[in-house]
Amino acid sequence: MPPKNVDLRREAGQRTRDQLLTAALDLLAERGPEGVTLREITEAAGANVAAVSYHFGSLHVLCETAAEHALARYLDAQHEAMSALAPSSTLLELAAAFARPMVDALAAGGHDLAVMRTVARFGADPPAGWDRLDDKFDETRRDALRVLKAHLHGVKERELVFRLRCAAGMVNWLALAPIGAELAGKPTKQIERLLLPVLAGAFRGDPAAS
Amino acid sequence: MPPKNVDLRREAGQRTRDQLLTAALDLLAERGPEGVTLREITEAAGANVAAVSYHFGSLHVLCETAAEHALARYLDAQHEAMSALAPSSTLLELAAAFARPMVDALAAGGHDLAVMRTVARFGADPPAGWDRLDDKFDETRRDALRVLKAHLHGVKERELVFRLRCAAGMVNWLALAPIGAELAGKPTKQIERLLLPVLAGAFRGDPAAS
DNA sequence: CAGTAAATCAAACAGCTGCTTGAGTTCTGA
DNA sequence: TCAGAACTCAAGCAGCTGTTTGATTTACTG
Repeated sequence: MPPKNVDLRREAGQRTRDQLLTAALDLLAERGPEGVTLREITEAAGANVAAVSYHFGSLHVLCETAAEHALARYLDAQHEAMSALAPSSTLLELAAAFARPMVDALAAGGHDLAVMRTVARFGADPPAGWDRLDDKFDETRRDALRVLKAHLHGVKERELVFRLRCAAGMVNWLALAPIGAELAGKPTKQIERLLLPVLAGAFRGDPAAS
Repeated sequence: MPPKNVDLRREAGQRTRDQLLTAALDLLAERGPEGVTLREITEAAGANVAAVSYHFGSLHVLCETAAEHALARYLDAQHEAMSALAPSSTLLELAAAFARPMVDALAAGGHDLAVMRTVARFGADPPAGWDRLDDKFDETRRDALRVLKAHLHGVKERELVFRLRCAAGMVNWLALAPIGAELAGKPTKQIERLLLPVLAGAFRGDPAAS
């Protein structure tokens, strides 16, 4: 018999940890960061209340970890869409890649969109100690700046970065506000036809301005 | 002696009511909707805890009323700025008027900006029964549409409305996210030089799109 | 077969939550 | 002058909050 290289106890612990994380993310998506309770999470995860303290230290840490994972997945999806861009790509193509994860979530609606709400909330004011995500932010920013610079020679990099963050705000807003709820479930093409021109226009800026 | 046309008791009641409202708005701005407590508000307002139930029925109603007042003030300021627009106004002028209240709050920073955070939060998902504000939303929308239609003949009204709401999202995002905090306290002109081209570009959309 | 570490569990903890109660004060109006 | 309305107040309510404790079960190891 081959030697068992797994410890069933640790394996079980990892499973409850994962179940707690997904339960926490689900409830965060439903009720928002301040509306989740320890007992709701543990009940949904089929775990004991003490499991949270045991595995994460506190409810606060559990929620932040769950949100951080979701935000990381979001940034990864965005980076994957944008890494296919070339400097010769149009601003409309840049907008499409930039908004891809949110557009997909809008088209899917339901739970995916609810998770995006959590991502947007925590993206609005990221807790201290999420430096691990800084690299991911930098990645998408580099990809985007390469395209922007190719189209907007006269604009300072500082302004281009600002436009990117405005675009991120606009996209995130769709996850938070009623306007996004109205789009939920619509076909991807329809959402893109509405959203991408606005996004690309924001990137381009106004020609009348200096 | 002339007849007293004021009831000192009702006058005192009105004063506590106002103090509760301002205290509630202050704490909402500081801690967010879920972070305020009955006792904090009453202590800040110099009132008894029972005063909230007596005057408003519940803490929930008090907070919603306070936020509604703040949002109403915001919409009034925006409408005032936009009512001066003519159909011949440029998209950049439209952007300036549209963003005026938020730009002012950003330039002022501190408490004014914190209040804007509350306005943005409640604007993201307005509680049921804020129909009183629908008129104010319609006002600014009409003003904006008049200018937009003059510049963008080929674009359907449905899309123009969408762009307006995207612009609102972008502006509100500045009150919520770190990007806004970075702008806080900067001179108005500098904030406008960054923001208005993006806003106007979003209004105009991308020429390559349809 | 011990010995031990990991994980789970029920129960209880102190603290805070929003809200109510009933008595008390202040002022009005006839 | 006095009945009653408008308001304030201290005290207390039941309920929920996150967290801890000590015992118990589970599974690996020498």
